[in-house]
Order: sequence, then structure tokens, then C-alpha cells
Amino acid sequence: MLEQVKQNLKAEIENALHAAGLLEGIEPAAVPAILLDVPREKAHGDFASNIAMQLTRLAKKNPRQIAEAIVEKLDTAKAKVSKVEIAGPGFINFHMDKTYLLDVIGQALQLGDSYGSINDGAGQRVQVEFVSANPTGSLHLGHARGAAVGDALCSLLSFAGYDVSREYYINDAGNQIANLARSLEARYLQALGRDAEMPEDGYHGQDIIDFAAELAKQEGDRLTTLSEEERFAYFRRYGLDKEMAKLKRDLERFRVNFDVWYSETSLYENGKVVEALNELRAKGHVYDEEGAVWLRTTPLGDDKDRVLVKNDGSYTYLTPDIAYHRDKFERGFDRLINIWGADHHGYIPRMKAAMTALGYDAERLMVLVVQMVSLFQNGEKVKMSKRTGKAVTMEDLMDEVGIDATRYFFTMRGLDTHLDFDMDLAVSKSNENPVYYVQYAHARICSVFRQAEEQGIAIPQSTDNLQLSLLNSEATYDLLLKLGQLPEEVRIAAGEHAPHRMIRYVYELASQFHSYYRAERVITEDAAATAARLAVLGAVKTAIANVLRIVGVSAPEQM
RNA sequence: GUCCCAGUAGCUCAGCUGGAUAGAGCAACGGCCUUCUAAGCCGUCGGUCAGGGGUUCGAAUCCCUUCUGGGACGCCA
Repeated sequence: MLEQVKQNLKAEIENALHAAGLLEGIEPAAVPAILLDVPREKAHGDFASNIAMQLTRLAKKNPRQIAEAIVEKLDTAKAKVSKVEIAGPGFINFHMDKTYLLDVIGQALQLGDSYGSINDGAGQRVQVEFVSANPTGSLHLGHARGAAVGDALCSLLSFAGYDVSREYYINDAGNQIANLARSLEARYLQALGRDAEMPEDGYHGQDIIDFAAELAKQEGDRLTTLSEEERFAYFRRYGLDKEMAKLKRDLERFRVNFDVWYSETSLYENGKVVEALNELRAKGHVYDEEGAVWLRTTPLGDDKDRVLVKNDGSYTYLTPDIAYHRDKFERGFDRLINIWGADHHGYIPRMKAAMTALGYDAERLMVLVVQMVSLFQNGEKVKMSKRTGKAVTMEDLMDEVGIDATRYFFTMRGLDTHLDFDMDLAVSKSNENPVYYVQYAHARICSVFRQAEEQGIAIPQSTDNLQLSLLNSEATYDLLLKLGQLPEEVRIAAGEHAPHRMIRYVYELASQFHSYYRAERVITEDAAATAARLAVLGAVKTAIANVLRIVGVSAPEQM
């Protein structure tokens, strides 16, 4: 709705540009796009354009002259502009008839759950792979950030009209799983009271100690009688099953639900690793040297060539991963998005190179890098290591901080900022944590609705039969302006893959609402005005709930 | 040594495809509950946008450079 108003204004500005003859002799392609900002200063109107300054050089006139020419030719009636001013170095400030904002109410009520959704994606198929933590220990802080951000991004893209598939790649085939088996074996023996040393690269997490204890209790020392081979296979299977079950449980509890769990092992079993390798070789990107098989990635933007098959005949991590990404493309997705930890950023050029080598457009694969999370407790940075098993797990976070606050907190920041997670503050549930501020706005609206219902006042489900013209206060207009910006926010946030923008938006919307709530009493003696205001609240409630749903935070009815 | 990310108020961070007087939360200080939830509202204080050069009508934003913090540079995954 607001966008229509804006588009209309843009079109009228363009007409004015032509009418003023400002574009004569300028290549159409060179004409800058007309951008309309909502100025920070209210005195600068509802929308502002810097087009006059943009045209300075092209039109060879000074910006204020250009602005004056535009304003003179602007059809203010058609543009629905109530006042135009030229300000500063050449900004044109447009003041609109504020009643245009009232349309937003009906739109939000009518669209409900889909208010704010757009169709930028036009049904394009996007696959997002995220978390993909090795099943060798509990999910920790970094994984939680990846999970929160990845899931929010998926919901956001879906809201923007993309057909999104969430996928988790299970690294269930490499050395690390052998290490898991041996670690579990050692812990099992220890649980039986025997002397057993952890393997050199073993996993020291508490989860494995617990699994081993359970196993010792169930099986006694029976497993020690198995042949070495049988025993290894047993521990491998058992460890993997246990770790995967725990992983899925934690993620589900975190409200992250994957559409596809893709097993690395399956790539070997159905021959896709060999296929990928053969294809690379057939396309001439592979060579043999020093007993190893190499992929020539250097000409494709990588620092150096990469080994695919080691001289002992086994594959490097890269090889099945290439097969995996090849398979993603083969499944027909229009775009692939990977969310990787910052420690894997160096891996991006070689994967893109490999995709290019296979003949795919590497531009269709986007890797988003999520920076590290540092944990602070008692004012000090907590050192964490998977090696020693000393780490705050995602489960700890959910237990101590809660899911709403954790998800909000992780989604709040841009992907590329190093995030400091202050455990004390998060746990204290003080008002430092803004999730309550937003949720409270939603709960407050619900509370007003309960009050209204108790008094026998119906909550309007649409704006039919309402006198919206009764809504003419500054506080209402401010609130409706923010409310009406949701679709555009979704557009920008989805386009930039920036779910944190949605958090900022919903915080600002909540803030506008809280101010409005203080400024105006909703339920009064005036039935018509009451109904109109309840409609405003219903619209705001819808918008808050929709955004919270995107970021995976609950919208409580009361607090 | 090379590459990636960051450096903005006391703290945590927005803003970064160039725009008007650089924003928010927390902290600090001062107000506001006989009225729909005070988990709230209103106000005050707080800045060499790490430093230096450049590009131009205009730079936190773009380019070069220096410094600081974090991460990555395996025939590990």
C-alpha cells in the first residue's frame, strides 16, 4: 500500500523530469533511479528525493535549479502530495496527505498471517544448508547462532516468495566418526572400571561419557568379547545414532526443522563420489602427481590446487563435499545458500572452483559466513574447546536462557559481526534483553483485546463499517507509517540475506506501539473511535506476530 | 607472509549500493502509575565514526595506507 503511494510519486517525479526537459540529451541508461527516502527528520516530510543532486552533472545545472524545475512541473494532485519543499543542497521534500496511511490497517487485517509477505522470489527454488555440525559431540554456541540465523533466513526467504528447502549435511563418513567410535570405546571401558586411554584426537565431551555409561549399564562387559572389527562397527553405529538423535532433539527444541537430512555416507553408497570424480577427470580438471589425485582449482580463483584422493587412496574432505554440491545442483535448485562458520571461509574459493569445473554457474552458490561467538561469563571470556569438552552447549543455553531470548539474541546481529554473548545478562532476564520489549507489545495488545471483549466490544476483523477518519493523531500516523513499511523491510532483508534487519524492524514497531499506547487510550466512551483504534491494534499485532514467527520467537498472549 | 571479518557514545551494536544536525539499547541522571499490563512512556548526559591520505557539490559509507583485535591459510574435517 505504501509502496503503491511511493511508486506513484516516483512515476510523477519522472513525468516532471520529462516535462521540465531535464532528461533531454541524456542516455536513458545513464539516468539515475529515483530513490525516495523516509527522512529521519519529520520536518523533512514523508518522503525525500535527492534526484536533483544526482542530475547535477548530467543536466549541467545546479541542484536547486533542477529541484525547482521538477517542483514546478510536478502534478501534486496526481502525486497525492500536499506540500513540496526544496531544502538543503537540493533535496525535494514531499509532504503527503496523511490519510493515505489509513489503508494499511485494512490491508494488514485482511492479509493476516501473510501481511508483509511479498513475491520477490516468484517461487524460485532455494536450498539452504546450515548447521551441518559433525555428529561427534553436542551442539554449542556457534552452532546455535548458525541455527538461529539460518532458520530465520529460510523463513524470511519463504515470506519473500521463495520456495525454500532447509537441509542438514551429516558428516557421517570421515575420520571423525572413527574417532567418535574409539572415543566411545575408551569411555565404555572406563565406565567398566578398566584402564583405557582416549585416542589422540578423541572427543572429550560429556555426552560421550554419558552414552558410554548407559552402554556399560545396558550391555555390561559383553562388548569386550566382540572381535575388534565387530566392536568398532558397534561403537561407530551406536555413537552415530546417539549423537544424531541428540542433535535432532536439540534442533527441534530450538524450533529448527530441516526438510532434508543428507548423509555423506549415502554419497559413497550410491556412487556419487566416484561419479563426481570421474566427471571432473573427464572435463580435464584433474591430474595425478606424487601419488595423489589433484583438482586444478588455481585457474578458477583458488590459491592452490587441491588434493582429491590422497596417496593412501582415501578421499579428502573436499571430494565427497564436491559430490554433495553437485547433487544439490542436480536436484534442480535455482539457488544454493550455505551458511558456514568463519573458520571455513578459506574453503569457499575451492568449492566454487569445483562447481565451475563441473560446469555449473558458481554464482548460484552463495556462501554466507557467520562470524565467531565469544561467551562471557562473570565478566570474563570463557575459553571453549571441543577437545577438552569444555563448552557451553546449545542445550545449556536453552535451559538457562530460554529459546525465545536465545533465538532473538543470535538473530539480532549482522552475520559478519563477532558476537559477544553475555551469559549473565541473558540469564538474568533483565530488560537488557529486548525480546521482552517486543513480546510485551504483543501481549499488551492481547490484553486490550481481552478488556474490550469483557465489555462486550467486538474486535474488528476488517475495516468495513469503520470510521477510520477518526484516526488523525500524530501518534497514529507514526505507528501506521512503521506498520506499512513491513513489506519493504522484508524485501530489503531478504535481498540482503539479513534477518537481523527484521529484528530491528520489529523492535522499532514495538517501540512505536508503546509510545502510541501511552499517548492514546484505546477503549473509550466513543464506540466508533474505539472500534477504529482496535483495528489499528489488530493490524500491529498481526505485523509483530508475523515478524516474530520469521525469527522463531513466540508471540505471547500475556506476560 | 597471504586472505577473510571487525574497529562508530562508558558497554553491546545499527547505519555502509555516498546525502540534510551519525542512531538505538544498556549504564548514569531527572520526571511519569485514581485510567486498557510501569517487562512501559518522556527527557538529560554521552562521539576526533581507530589514525593518515585521496576521490567530489557532499564520505562513517568508495579507493590507498598504517595500526589494533579475531579467524583462516593440511594429502584434517
